[in-house]
Amino acid sequence: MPVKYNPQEIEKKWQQRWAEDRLYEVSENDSRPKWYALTMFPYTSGDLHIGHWYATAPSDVHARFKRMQGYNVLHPMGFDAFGLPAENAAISRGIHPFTWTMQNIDNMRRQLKSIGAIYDWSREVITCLPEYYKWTQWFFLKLYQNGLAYRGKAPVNWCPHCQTVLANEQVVEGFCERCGAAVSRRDLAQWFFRITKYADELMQHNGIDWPERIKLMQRNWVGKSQGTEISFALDHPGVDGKEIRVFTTRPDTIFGVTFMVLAPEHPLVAELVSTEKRAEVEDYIARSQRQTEIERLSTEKEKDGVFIGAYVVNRLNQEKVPIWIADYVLMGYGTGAVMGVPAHDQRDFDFAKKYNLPIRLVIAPPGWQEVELKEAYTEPGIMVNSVNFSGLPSQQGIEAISNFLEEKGWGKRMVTYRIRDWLISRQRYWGAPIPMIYCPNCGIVPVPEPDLPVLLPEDAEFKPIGESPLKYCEQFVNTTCPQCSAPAKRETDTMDTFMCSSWYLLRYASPNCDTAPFDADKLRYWLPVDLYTGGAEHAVMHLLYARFFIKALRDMGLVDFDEPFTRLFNQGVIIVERQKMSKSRGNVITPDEYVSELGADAVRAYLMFVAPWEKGGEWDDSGISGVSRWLNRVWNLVLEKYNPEYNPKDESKGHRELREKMEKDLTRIAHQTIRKVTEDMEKLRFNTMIATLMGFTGHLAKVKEARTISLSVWSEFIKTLLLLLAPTAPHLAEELWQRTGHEYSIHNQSWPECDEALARDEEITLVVQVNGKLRDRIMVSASITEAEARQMALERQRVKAYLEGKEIADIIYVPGRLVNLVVR
RNA sequence: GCCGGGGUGGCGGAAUAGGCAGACGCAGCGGACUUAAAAUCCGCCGGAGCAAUCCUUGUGGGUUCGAGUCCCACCCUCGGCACCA
Repeated sequence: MPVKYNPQEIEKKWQQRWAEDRLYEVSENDSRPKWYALTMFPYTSGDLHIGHWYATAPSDVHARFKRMQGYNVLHPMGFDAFGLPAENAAISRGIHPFTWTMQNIDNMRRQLKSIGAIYDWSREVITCLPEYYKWTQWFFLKLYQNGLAYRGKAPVNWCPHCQTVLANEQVVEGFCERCGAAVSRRDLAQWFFRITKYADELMQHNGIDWPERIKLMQRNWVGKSQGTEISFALDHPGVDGKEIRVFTTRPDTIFGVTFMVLAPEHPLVAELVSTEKRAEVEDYIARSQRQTEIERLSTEKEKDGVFIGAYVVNRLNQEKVPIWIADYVLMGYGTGAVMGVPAHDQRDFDFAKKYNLPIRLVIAPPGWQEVELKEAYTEPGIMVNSVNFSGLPSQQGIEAISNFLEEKGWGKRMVTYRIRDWLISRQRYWGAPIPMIYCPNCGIVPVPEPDLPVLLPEDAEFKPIGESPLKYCEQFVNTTCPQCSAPAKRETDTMDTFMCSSWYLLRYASPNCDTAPFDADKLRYWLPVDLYTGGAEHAVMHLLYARFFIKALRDMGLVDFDEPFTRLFNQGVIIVERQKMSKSRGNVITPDEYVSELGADAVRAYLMFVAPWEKGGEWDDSGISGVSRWLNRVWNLVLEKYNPEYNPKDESKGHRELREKMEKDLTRIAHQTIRKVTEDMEKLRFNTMIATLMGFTGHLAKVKEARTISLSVWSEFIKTLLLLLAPTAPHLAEELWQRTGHEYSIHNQSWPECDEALARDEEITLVVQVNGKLRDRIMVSASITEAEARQMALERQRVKAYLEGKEIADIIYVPGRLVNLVVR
C-alpha cells in the first residue's frame, strides 16, 4: 500500500517550495506571448469567505491553464484598502483605520496564499499606501488639467448614516447602497469627473468580449435618448431670458401642450414667480427638498405641483401656456423643464386630471371614436388637431416638426443621457485626499506634482459629524498657496474609492515604479487585461468608471488602447439561506475549516464542480465529499503499482489483439478527454471539465483492473491525467508528478494536445426511430454509408414489429446519428 | 411597470446548427470486505406497470419525420432600471 493522501502536508510543502523558487514571478523579458489574467481585488473587510474563493480559485485554474499553454501569465493580487468600514471601526472601536486595514490584509493574504494560486506576490498593490495613492492624486491632477475634473455646486445624494455624499450609482432605490439608510438631497459644492463626455463611447463595446447582459446594463445606465429641444417664448417683465427650453422625444405632440412644468430647483422659478404665488411656491420647493429620494421617487405618490403665476407661449400656435413646478420633473435630466402633453404622457395626464388642466388629443389612436381618454395614449398614431401637420403619422410628424422648428430657429434635434457626471468627493478621512488648495487670492489651485502625495495626517480625530475629520486637523488644513505663498486651506474631502480601483490594473504592470504611476514600456507589454473576472455587482460602477478612466488616459496620450478589459466574465454569487453572504448579516462561511479538513485542492475542485461558474447558488457542502473521494481515487490510482499480467516475451496472439484494442480505446478516450477539457477551460466551463476528468479517472481504473495494457501506455496516460489535473489540483498534481519520477515542476510542463486522428471514434451508436420514437440502437462503423444504415435499420427485428402492416412514407438519415422511419 | 437571465429526477447539475433526456456527483437502496464500524469496492437508482409498454424537461397551444432546444400565450423565480420627458 502506498502512503495515504495527506493534503495538509503536501499543500504546505509545495506552497513553500513554489514561493522559495519564485516559480510564479513573472517578468517582461520573456519570449512567450503575454497573458494578463485579473481577478477583481477584494475589499479589506477582514476575512475571506467562500464567496471570495468562488471568485479567485476558478480564475487561478484558468490562469494556470494559460500558463501551461505557453503564455507568460501575469496573475496579480492586491487589496482595495480605502473605504468606510475602516473608518467606522475607528469610530466605534478606537482602532486607527490604517492599523485595522493592515491587520485585515495580513489575515487575508494568509488566506489567499492557502488557495495555492499563482499570484505573483512581488507585485502586490495596496491602495491605501502613500506609494499608491500618490498616483491616485496624480491622476486627479491630470483629469483636472484636461478639463475632466471640476468643482460644481449641485444637489447631491446625502447618506445621513454614512455622513457623506454618494454617487448616483451608489443609491439603490433611494437607499444607500452601503448601509441601507434613506438618502436625502443636499446642495453642496463637490468635485465631479466629466464622465458624460464619454457617454457615447461608453455605450459602445467594440472589440471586447463581454457578456451581453453587462453591456446592456451599461447602455441602459448611460441611457441615450434622441429628441428635440424646443424653445417656448417668454415675455416677462424683469427677466432677461426670452425663452424656456424643454426636451422632448415626441415633438409630434406639440399641439397638445396645455401647460409647462419646471423642476422645483429650476433657476428661472425664483425670477418668474408672481407676488401672490411666491409664498406657496417657496413652500413647495422647501417641501420637495426635505423629501428623501424614496419619498420623491415613489410611484405610488400622487403627482403634485404649484402654478407659479407665469406663462410661456407655444410658438407654433401662439397659445399662452401656464407654468407650473412639480417634483416629478428632474433638474438633472434634459433641461429641467418639460412641456405638458396630458393626452399623450401618463404623468402629464395624471397631473392634468388632478389640477383640471385641459387635455387635448393630437395623436389619434387607431379607430378612435372621439371618446374621452381614460389614460394617456402614448403609442404612435396619426396627428390630428395640429393645423397643417394633421394627417401625418407620428414618425413623419416628429421629423416634420423638428425640421420646421430648426428652420425657424425655435428648436434643434439633440441627444440627452441619463448618466450624470461622477461625483467623487467624500466627506471622510479614509480615502486619498483630493490634492487641491483654496487660496483667498488665487482661488482653486492644484497641488504641484512634486508636492505629492498629500499625506493623510496620522492623528485625525474620528467623529461621526458629517464632515471630514481632516477639516478639524489644523496642520493638514493650513498650508500656503503654491502660486502666491499666501496662507491657504487644503481641500478636506477625500476621493471616492472607485477612483483607486479605476487604475489598479495599470499599477500591477510596474508596482514599484516611483517616478510615475507606471512604467510605460511595461504597461505596453502587459495591458490591456486579457481576462477580467469578478462579480456582476460591479457592472455599472467599477466597470464603467475604469472604462472612462482608460479612455481619458488614452486621450491624454498616456495609454494606447481603448478598453481596459478585453474579455469579461462574471461569476455567480454564492448565497446562504437565500441571501448574499456578508459580515453584517452574520452568515459568512469561511473556507478555512474545509481547507484544513479536506485540503485546498478539494475546495478548489468542489467550487468549480458544484455549478456553472456564472451561476453560483446556495452554498451546500454535502457534495464536497464526492470531489474529495475523487482526488483520493486519483492518488491511489497513480501510486498503487500497475502490474500488467502479460509477459512481453511470449505474448499470445489473442492477448496481443486484446491488448492492442484496449490500448487503442484508452488512447482514443484520453484524446477525447484532452479535447473536452481544453474546450471547457477556454469557455470557463469548469463543472463539465471536472466531470470529464472524473470520467477519465474511472476509465483508467477499469483499465488498471483488467491488467491488459502495457506499462508504457499506462504510464503515458497517467501522465496525461496529471497534466490535465494540474491547474485544478495543483498540489496533488505536483506531488504525484514527483512520485511518478518526473522532473519538478509539473507547472512548467506543456498542456497536452489533442490528436484528432487518435480521438476519432471508429464505432458509433446508430439510433433507429419509428415516427420519431426510439426503437433500437445499433453499433456500427463510423464510416457507414446512408444506404447501409437504411438497410440495417429496416432489417432489425425490434424495428420490424413497428412496421407491420404499415407503409413507409419517408426515411430520415442523420449521418453518424440516426435513422428515422416515417410510417403510415 | 420596463429590460434581461432562468425553470430538467429527492438534491447540485449534463445535453444547443432541432436528433439516444437525466453525463458527472450528492443523497438513498442492495451487496462485497470486516468480529463490528468507518473507509474502500461492485450493483441499482425519473414516474406508472407483473410485463409488453406508456408517461416525463414550469403550464397551455403551435411548427416539424422528430422539440428540453424553435414560435405564440401564460405562470413562477432571480438580476437590473424605475417619474429620464
